[in-house]
Amino acid sequence: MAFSSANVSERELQPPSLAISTVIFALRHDPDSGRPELWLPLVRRIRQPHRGKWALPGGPLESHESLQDAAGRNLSDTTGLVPRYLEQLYAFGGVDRAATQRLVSIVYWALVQPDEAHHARESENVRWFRADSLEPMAFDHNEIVDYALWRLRNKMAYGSIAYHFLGERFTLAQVREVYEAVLGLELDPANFRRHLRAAPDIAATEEFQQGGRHRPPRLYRYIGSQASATAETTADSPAGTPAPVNTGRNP
Amino acid sequence: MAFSSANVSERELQPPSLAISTVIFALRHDPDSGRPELWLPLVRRIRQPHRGKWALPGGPLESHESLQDAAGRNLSDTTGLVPRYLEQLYAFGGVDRAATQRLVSIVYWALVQPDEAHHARESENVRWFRADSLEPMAFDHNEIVDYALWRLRNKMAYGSIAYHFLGERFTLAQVREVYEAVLGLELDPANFRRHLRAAPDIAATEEFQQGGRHRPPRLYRYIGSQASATAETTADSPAGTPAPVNTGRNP
DNA sequence: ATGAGTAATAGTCACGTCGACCATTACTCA
DNA sequence: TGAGTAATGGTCGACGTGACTATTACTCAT
Repeated sequence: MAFSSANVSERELQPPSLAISTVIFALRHDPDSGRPELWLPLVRRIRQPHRGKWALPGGPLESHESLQDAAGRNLSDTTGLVPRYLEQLYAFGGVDRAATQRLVSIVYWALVQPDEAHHARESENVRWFRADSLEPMAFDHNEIVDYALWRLRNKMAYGSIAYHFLGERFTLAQVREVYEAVLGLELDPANFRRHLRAAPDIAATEEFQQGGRHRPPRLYRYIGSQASATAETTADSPAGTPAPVNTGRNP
Repeated sequence: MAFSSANVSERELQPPSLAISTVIFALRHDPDSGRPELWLPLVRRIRQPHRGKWALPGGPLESHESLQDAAGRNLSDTTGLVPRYLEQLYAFGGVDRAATQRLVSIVYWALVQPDEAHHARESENVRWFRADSLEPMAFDHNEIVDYALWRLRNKMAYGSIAYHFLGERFTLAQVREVYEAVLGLELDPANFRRHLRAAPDIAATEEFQQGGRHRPPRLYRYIGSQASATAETTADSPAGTPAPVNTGRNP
């Protein structure tokens, strides 16, 4: 094939290529049920290998930017959104990941706000998909998404990350719906409520959400893990640095 | 300086260099107290930059090996030991990590068996240090070790990893000493015992350790997380794959 | 206005986990 | 043979959590 620029022995001599990719999660509300579902944007490959297949947004590392900046850049390039949460996922470097070259991908994962904006951003080569039921993607990107999903669910279950899917003010029921959508289970409202009220990182406001056909729920807001350095117990980040957007990590 | 081969504009044009490094932990018994302490091996840099300083073992990625294989290789090259546990830590890629070039390091961390062998392996350019109280190292390696320590302690507290420091048979008190050494706290023997006996991944043997000046303790052995796929809850690895040496990871 | 419908909110109860703590056992050594 | 030591066994109370019931405060249809 014409695009194959390196044969095996040439490949031995070249240094591995380095790319940054990002798994971007957002919630979209199902128009029928109104329940949130997990979606992510993919880009269509316009060159070989895997031309025409869908792939994670990504690209090379520019010389002036940190790894995290590169991930944030290809996030906003493809979605037009600002990441609410961005964290390194894993470095994938199997010998045969890419047919034409030795390729090492450092993958980040992100949460973004659901927004109408990304509708506008969809195009011939950028499309959003439901996080479950993904068709076969380019390279090993299905495995990468699976791992990102695993990590998201893990962080969701043990860390305090769900709020990054939500806006400034939210009801406890909205938080519960996020958990239910991501973890795929049903939670008892009363118990979940008790759990959240014990959490140190959200605070009640004096506002209530009007408009429902029931008792109006109180609105809460997220207050980072301020106060005591509670060192997110199961987080995947260095000492007390939960590594939100452009913070800490990446020395 | 003579070694500085790239000026700023040249640097812009070159792709980032990729290196693999490994933080290797082992326990050594203090000759006085008999208690285990956490040690790690470093190598002395024999070229610029940071010539003469101590650094994590590492090197470039060979074209035929996976990331994990590369980490395992520079582990056995420097210590002569076989890793009991090996897992990716993080990819460090800050813009100014290395003075002479843009350098991205994918760092692994490992646990190895305490052994007399590593004494023999020490040399002018390889030496073991106590994991606390490390002198300033080359590059950002102090930060990397700090992060590795954080991760080790986290995994120790939530995962089942302590056994990889120990041999085939061990007493519950030895496990407790590992926890105490790594986490830096004291644990109640009776409660810790109850905790471990509930754990599914160790099994009692019919052997007892003789020689102490007290009731002989029963010996136990580690049985991977076999049986039901208990999916280590807080592990940092893909679905149900706790990623021991050369397993799973690295697609 | 009035009752049905709905979800938010409050509270109770049983159970399992965990830290603190005490008691007993089985070794060695002087 | 008794002292010393750590392994082992057990109890108690505080606390977190799932299951479950009750009450409150809205909207909407009649």
